[in-house]
Amino acid sequence: MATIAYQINKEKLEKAAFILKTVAHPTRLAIVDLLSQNEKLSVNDICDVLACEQSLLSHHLINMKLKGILRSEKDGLNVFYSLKERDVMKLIECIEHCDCNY
Amino acid sequence: MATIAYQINKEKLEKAAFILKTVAHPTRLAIVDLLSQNEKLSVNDICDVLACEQSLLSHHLINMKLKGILRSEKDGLNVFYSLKERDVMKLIECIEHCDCNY
DNA sequence: TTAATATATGAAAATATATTAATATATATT
DNA sequence: AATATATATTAATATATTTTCATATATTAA
Repeated sequence: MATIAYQINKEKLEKAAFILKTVAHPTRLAIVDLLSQNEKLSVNDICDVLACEQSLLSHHLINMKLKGILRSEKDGLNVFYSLKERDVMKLIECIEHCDCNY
Repeated sequence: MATIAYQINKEKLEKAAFILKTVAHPTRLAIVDLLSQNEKLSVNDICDVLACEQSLLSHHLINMKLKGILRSEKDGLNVFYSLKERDVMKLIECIEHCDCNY
């Protein structure tokens, strides 16, 4: 067997998989997309636009915040979420240009 | 409430989430990485390098093939897998440049 | 201070994904 | 033909993620 070039950084891959997993969900991806088009949005705004149940949306938002993709700031009754990592959008662009056959 | 710019293409997002989910796994990401560095590799090669159990690896490979990310060709006893979508690498690069805080 | 609104929390239930193990298949070698 | 090797398949099990629901908390308004 030929020697295989092997420069895999295990830690990096695990980190990458972790982030990918976080955004690999239609609703969460939609949130990222929405927030890439709008500087910041309240939970309610997003709820309306995505027609997603409030509590479920909250779970998603908090999950993404926990993983460093979103940030939030409270303003009165509302909590506004925004993209912490605008780079995440690049992922979606990549994906859009990559057409797999299925 | 202000009107929210909303140009989300639901189908596109679902497709993107689908692909993301497929690569959002340390082993599968390692496979993509390995194959981005080596034109093609047999199941055994990958097995050795990643120290992944044969059957499990097979599951992963077939899964990724099914989803259009890999292709395979048989040569004698071996089956060689290669990246069908070299663009998938861009995902990993994106991720590497995006440093979230966790 | 009561009521209304926005958001979060926690636990249970539903669903999906990953892993293992045993075995099958196909090809090559003796 | 028998054996060895590489890969795939299947079903069972383990584990993780998503969704739902009921309820809590915090803030504002009446």
